[in-house]
Amino acid sequence: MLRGATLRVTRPRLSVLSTVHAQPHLDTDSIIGLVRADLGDVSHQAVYDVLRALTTAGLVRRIQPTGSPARYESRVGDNHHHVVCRSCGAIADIDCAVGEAPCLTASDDHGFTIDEAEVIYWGVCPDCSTATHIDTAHTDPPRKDSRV
Amino acid sequence: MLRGATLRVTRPRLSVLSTVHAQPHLDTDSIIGLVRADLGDVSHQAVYDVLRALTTAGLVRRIQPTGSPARYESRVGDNHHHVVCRSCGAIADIDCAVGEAPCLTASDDHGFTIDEAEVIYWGVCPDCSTATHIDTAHTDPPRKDSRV
DNA sequence: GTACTTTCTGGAATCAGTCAAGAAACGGGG
DNA sequence: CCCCGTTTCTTGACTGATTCCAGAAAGTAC
Repeated sequence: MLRGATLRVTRPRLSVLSTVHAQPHLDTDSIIGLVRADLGDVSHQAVYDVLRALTTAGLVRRIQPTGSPARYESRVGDNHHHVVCRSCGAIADIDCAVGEAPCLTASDDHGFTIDEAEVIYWGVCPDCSTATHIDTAHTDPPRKDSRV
Repeated sequence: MLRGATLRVTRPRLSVLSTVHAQPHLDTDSIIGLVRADLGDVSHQAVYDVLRALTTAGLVRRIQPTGSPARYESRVGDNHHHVVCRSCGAIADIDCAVGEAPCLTASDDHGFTIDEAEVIYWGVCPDCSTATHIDTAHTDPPRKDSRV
């Protein structure tokens, strides 16, 4: 898989790749933690480098909802989007109803050559929704501190 | 306008508000610069505070494409989205073709209560498109360093 | 196995934004 | 028009996420 992308096969890369495959939507810190649990000492720099290399090679996808650190997932190539919980930051995948390339038909593209439409749905996940059932409205949403 | 939102009228607020109205999609740094040019010394902290206050009050909207610092615009209330140039970071407004609430019909919402769909189109702006006309394909896109 | 290149280590540095304490400014009541 | 209480601004330190750098180590091709 790495070789297919003309990338050298190293322990950190293998570990990061399998971590991202095992759990989608992990943030960088969590990935560093899991990789270290797997391999022992690995510099954070190495993980950042690996994630960038994998992202560039198209083996993983990087997502970064506003107010959240970068997250990575292994579902690539298909056109799917994400729902983000305003309360706890949980992320889930969404296949857009519109089909292959949703919303790519902008009404007026201002001359831009558009190649991708990125959609982020904002809402509240089932867990948080039931947790704050008594007072659904006035809990000022953290929007940060996300940690899946 | 500020009074309407139960906000005290101060010089920094007036300046920030008119700056954001004058030029949409400015990043925080640029706003600080323009406000200082207008008023003299103003602390960056004040601008951050003002921007947050205005955002919370719904007088301005905050947008933050991946890899770019926060930007602000005065078009609020309507449902519009943005195109971002991969090359120079320029941003333009887009009224989604689907109508009022585009793409809000996710195929499977995983139990989330969705209240907003945020769409960001990625592409290349007319300027960059003509500038790199000779070699349209292999200019590795900076994706950062955006500065409108 | 050896040489060359890419990648990883360790540490410092940057960038965007937040926190905290005290000073200054706003605006309602006298 | 001035005073007072609250909100907002100033100053300056600080955090979190990410990047930059130089040298050491590990992959790969021959």
